Amino acid sequence: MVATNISILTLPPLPREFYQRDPRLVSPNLLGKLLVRKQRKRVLAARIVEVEAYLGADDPAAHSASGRTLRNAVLFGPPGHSYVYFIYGNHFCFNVSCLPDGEAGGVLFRALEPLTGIKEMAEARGVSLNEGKADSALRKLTSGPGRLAEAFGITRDRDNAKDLTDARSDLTIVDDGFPSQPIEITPRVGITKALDHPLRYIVAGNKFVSHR
DNA sequence: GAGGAGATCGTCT
DNA sequence: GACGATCTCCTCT
Repeated sequence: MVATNISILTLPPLPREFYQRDPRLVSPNLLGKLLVRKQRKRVLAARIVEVEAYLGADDPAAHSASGRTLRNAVLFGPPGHSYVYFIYGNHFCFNVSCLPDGEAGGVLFRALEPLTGIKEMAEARGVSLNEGKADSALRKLTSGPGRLAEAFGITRDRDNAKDLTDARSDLTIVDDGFPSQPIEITPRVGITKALDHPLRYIVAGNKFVSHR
């Protein structure tokens, strides 16, 4: 059921065409896929269980709503690239750009289910897995946008504008053939505008989904 | 278990 | 100069 490190490395990244669509179509299709980080010694991999769609000029909650700036340029660029930004003075958030070159849109990764490289993720997060409550310690690794970025070592300097469809990239998204699960759609989290838009997509009942 | 406040800084006005 | 697609810690119940 869980793919080994070696087989994960043989899986091709999702192609650019996958991302060259409306974020509302990309989002549910990303659920169940794997985020893969190739490190020197180890491979980090986790299943995507929660994402949010952010649209272009029509979406007041999106960074791209007020037009193209230096920061959000990736959202306006070709699809399949990582958009990483720094928020609240503490955290990085990880997105992937969608829609054809010139149109703004993206998907925010909100929660993952850790599969391999769990020890490395725990170290990166400063979380001890040897506590009695192994279940809740595991949840602390990647259940939240800032958390998963820290677990995967994702930073703006290192990863912004990276091509996730390039097999040579150290950060990719792959399909390991995991069967699709029931999906729930809810309003987005942590925003103050466009609260009525149901654009948050989660794997129903998955315990790694961030709460609120 | 729930709720509130502080931390902390890049980006845009 | 204000604010934000968050997290953690602390307090109260």
